[in-house]
Amino acid sequence: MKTRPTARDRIMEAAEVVFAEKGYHDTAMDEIVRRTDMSKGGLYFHFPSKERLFFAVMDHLGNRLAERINASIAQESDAIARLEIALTTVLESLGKRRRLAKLLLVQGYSMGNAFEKKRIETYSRFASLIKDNLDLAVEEGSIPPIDTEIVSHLWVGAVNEVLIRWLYTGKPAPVKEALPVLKKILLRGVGVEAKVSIGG
Amino acid sequence: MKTRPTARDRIMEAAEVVFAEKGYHDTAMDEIVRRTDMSKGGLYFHFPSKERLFFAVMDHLGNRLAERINASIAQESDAIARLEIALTTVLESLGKRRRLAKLLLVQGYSMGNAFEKKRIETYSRFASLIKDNLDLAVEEGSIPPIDTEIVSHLWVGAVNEVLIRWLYTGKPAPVKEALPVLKKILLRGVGVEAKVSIGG
DNA sequence: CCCGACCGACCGACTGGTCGGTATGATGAA
DNA sequence: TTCATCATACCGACCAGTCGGTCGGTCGGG
Repeated sequence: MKTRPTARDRIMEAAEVVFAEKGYHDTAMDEIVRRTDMSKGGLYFHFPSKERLFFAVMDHLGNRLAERINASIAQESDAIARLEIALTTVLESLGKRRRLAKLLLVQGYSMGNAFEKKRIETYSRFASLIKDNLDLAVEEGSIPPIDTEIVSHLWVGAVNEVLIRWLYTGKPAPVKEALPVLKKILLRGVGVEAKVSIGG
Repeated sequence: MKTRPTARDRIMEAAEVVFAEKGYHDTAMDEIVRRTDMSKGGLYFHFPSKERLFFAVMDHLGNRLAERINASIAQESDAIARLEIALTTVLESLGKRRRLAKLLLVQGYSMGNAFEKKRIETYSRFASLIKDNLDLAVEEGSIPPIDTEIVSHLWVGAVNEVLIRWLYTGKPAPVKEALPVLKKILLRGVGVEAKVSIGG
């Protein structure tokens, strides 16, 4: 089905690069246009506004990440293993794509209040993915009952911050190095006893 | 000892309100001026630029929070108790000052990349506060050895996200309700066995 | 000859920062 | 006491650059 990328896709690719580098406000539509083989009018034929273009890019990236997580999760049946592999997937995926990480985790905010809704949407989505598996783990009896709603956000926040620190300071290099600690602390936090882990 | 607040302070107060409400980029200097009994020229006599004004406000708030934490921490000697009370103080302080929380945690992002440095600075400060006490706890033997560098950022991220979720969705109301869960999960994560906690 | 896709010069709203000017009070010489 | 002088604090109309978005027009295929 895929021939040459559609104009829409080409625009989004260019937008992704510039938005990630400069953030929302410091990005001029003219710059995105410059990176495209298209004119401003042409771009505006495909996207009605800067805001919508930005959202489209964010959605796209969010979807890709979510898909990757879901794919990796699907290979495991027990909840704890799923949680572990989800953490791994996020750290690996974003760890090897600095630009995407920055856009997804940081630049999104740069819109100001208009972004509030999207940010809730995006983060909640990943939080509920975690929540589902925490709930499952509780049902399975692998971990004691907890407030999975809050804990899932706690996890998202924890991972988010570790990634942001890496984005800004470069430490740890590579981020993946933080994975064992992250797993150990988060899992122990919900009551999983230490054990020999499977993946590095 | 309180006379009339200095012009500088009056400007910062006005700025705080507007920045918190609209975020950096969507705030016009003219609006801050409007909220002051001062003219634009007068404002620019005290602050050289919008950016500097914003940073001044952020620093001020950061300091206040840090002071409050330090004061509460000083009352405890054992490291675990300090960590607990630090968590409590943050949740309470920001929980009862939504506006400040929003400004401190969210609104800076709309500055774009200029905010990077300040964000590292601010978050690292709180992270190392946590790190110090985690290190202490390890020394004391209250918890097993861990990578306190990463874990401290994990904590900051966790608390940050819980607060942001509250800012955006209002849940839990009040945020303080998340405190027991936060304490329990984070402390258990670093290896503190469950016990009867003192504070609610 | 119509229409979707695209072009790019242009518009106008907005905003950070400036600058010539003013009010007030301190200083100090006559 | 008085008045010239000067610095500080403050005023607000104005400017110049920026940028999202528009619109009249082009063009090729069906």
